[in-house]
Amino acid sequence: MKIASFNVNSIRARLPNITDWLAAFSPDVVCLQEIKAQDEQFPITEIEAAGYHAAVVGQKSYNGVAILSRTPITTRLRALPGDTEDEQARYVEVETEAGFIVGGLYLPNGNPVPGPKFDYKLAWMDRLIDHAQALLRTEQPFVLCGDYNVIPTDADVYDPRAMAGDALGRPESKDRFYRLLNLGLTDSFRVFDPRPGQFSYWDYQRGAYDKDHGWRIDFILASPQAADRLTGAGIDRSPRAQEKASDHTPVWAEFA
DNA sequence: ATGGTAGTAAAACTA
Repeated sequence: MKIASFNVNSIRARLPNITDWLAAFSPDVVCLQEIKAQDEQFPITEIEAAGYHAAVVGQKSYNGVAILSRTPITTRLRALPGDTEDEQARYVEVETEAGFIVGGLYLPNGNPVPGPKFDYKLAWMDRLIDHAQALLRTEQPFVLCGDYNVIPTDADVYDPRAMAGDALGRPESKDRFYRLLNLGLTDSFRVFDPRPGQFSYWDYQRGAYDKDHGWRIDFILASPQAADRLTGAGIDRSPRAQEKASDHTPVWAEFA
């Protein structure tokens, strides 16, 4: 089972790129972030024509997440538990017919630091840690996939010093990411690839992609029961080189 | 220190 995560930066502006990639890569499950569409604006006809079921949590203009699956899925959650006041569309969770739980997340960016957006990011990460603990107690295999908006280590960014004060590189953000891993979750990519400088995001500005000035901020974190079945993981750079590309490229992991 | 790009949606906000 191939599971992928792709921050598409608008599903409507990116639809040909996305359907081309679905046909070429053929993931079984894909978590999408920043679809930037309300539920009724989601191109469900085209996605179904591509062979996928969809669970969509949309929002006007910003954010928005979805999970696509080749086989039917049951929606478990349409928001991250822990704050009923939180209206931002950043979390969706489904279960496959095989009993595999997939959480798709778009973690808040958090800039500028300090400020209410950074506070929201840290509170959101605390909620994610709590929810991961709840999922671990189910003892079902699960993955938490998405755009984490955190640069975990200096190996995951072209210029660590430039990002040290940014919300993505701040110690408060990293600490919470490590706490998540230390619950027993596995960064799928790092099981197979120890090389520094492997990125999943390149800014649109300053020719960042051509200069390979990127960050690795998209992750597929696997629970112990899921990690036992890991057979591969990687970053598919090809969509980022296309015309009208997203600023992110898909990451993937394969489970037996 | 500034501004460089992209998307949404209609001027400013988010990233």
